[in-house]
Amino acid sequence: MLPTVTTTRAYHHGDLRRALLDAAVQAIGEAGPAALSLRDLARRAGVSHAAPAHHFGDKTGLLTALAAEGFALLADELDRAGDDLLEAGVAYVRFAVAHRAHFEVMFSPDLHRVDDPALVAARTRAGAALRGGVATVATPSAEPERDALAAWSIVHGFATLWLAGALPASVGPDPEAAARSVIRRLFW
Amino acid sequence: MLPTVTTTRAYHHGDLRRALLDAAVQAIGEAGPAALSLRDLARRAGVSHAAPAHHFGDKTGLLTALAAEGFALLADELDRAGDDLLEAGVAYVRFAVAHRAHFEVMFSPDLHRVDDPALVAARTRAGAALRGGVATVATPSAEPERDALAAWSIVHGFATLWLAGALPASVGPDPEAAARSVIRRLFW
DNA sequence: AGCATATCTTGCCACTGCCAAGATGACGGA
DNA sequence: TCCGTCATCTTGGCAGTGGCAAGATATGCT
Repeated sequence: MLPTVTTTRAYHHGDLRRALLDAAVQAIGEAGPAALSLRDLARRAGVSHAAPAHHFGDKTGLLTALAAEGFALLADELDRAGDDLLEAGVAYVRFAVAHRAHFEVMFSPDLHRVDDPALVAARTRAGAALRGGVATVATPSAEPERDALAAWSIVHGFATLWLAGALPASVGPDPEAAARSVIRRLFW
Repeated sequence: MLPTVTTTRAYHHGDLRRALLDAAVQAIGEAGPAALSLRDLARRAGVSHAAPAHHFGDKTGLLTALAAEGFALLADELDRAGDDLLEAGVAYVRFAVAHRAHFEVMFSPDLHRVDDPALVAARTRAGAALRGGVATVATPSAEPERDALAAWSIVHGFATLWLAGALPASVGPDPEAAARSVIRRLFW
């Protein structure tokens, strides 16, 4: 037997933090956040069972980092969508479907530390991006706060129901198209 | 020492199944579904650690029963709200806030068995009740399917965001009032 | 009364999260 | 170049958990 030098990359991993976050995304995608196991992530990354603790402290720390990363990604997506409310809403849904693991952890306060500084910063940035997209609604209403909340609710609800598999098959296979149709209901 | 006959009710519990479900609701309310422990529920109910298995098989079985109970309760609430879309929506939000443990499990397919017969039956009944409330919308639209999905999305999204603590303080302390305002946005 | 069955208990194993202690490698200063 | 310091990772251990098997106890039916 040759020593397994080429595959193990003994000790220093390179970027174990990144690898663990990626493994977490994959594992959550397979079985949901509740079934997540730090030891399983360690095995996927090829490190010992206690290695994750060094980077994230504990399980909650890892999920907090994942949530923060999620809000940063969401903020990027919303910025990219620009000022159009419809497109911002579609981008919100697209993000939820494309990054379901992030999305689920982001809105599960029991799974992460809601007052973590990095998380707060990312969440604030995403909130600003969201408000930016909603601000320039086609018909300026008398109650912009209410309108913003309605817009957020409808896209968040659609995304959540889609991810939960709660929607009937008649909605069709394309979440973006269905979301676009639903969001348009806000304008008539 | 007197024998602890009065308190222990040795062996047969009376209605352990009910007691475990109630304990689960309380435990989930305290720390979320991910932190739920069957052994903890057994302790709360004053029985041995393996007692729950007899009634629910495994942890997923217990959560499946909880989800089914939740859909039945939701169907009751929606039926009570009648045909008014606005009131049905408010009832949906009220249910989510009042039965947050049920609600979280109901829409977390990773936590329960989605094809459980009792669950499917309860979910179907709740779906019918929901469609009933949405059917008689004030201004009959050309796309009732789309309108129903929009209504469900907006109330579900608002409820989810409220439960996640994601909404800003400016929304106010009363979820029903805020929901009423948001839902009205659908009618203009 | 007696037996079948539902209900609950005890004991066990594999797994998990977390902690403590030690080993290993990377990096910068003499 | 060598050495010390520090971040990174490993090994080992403990308590808690889910699930299984086997046994104990109560209930209800005949």
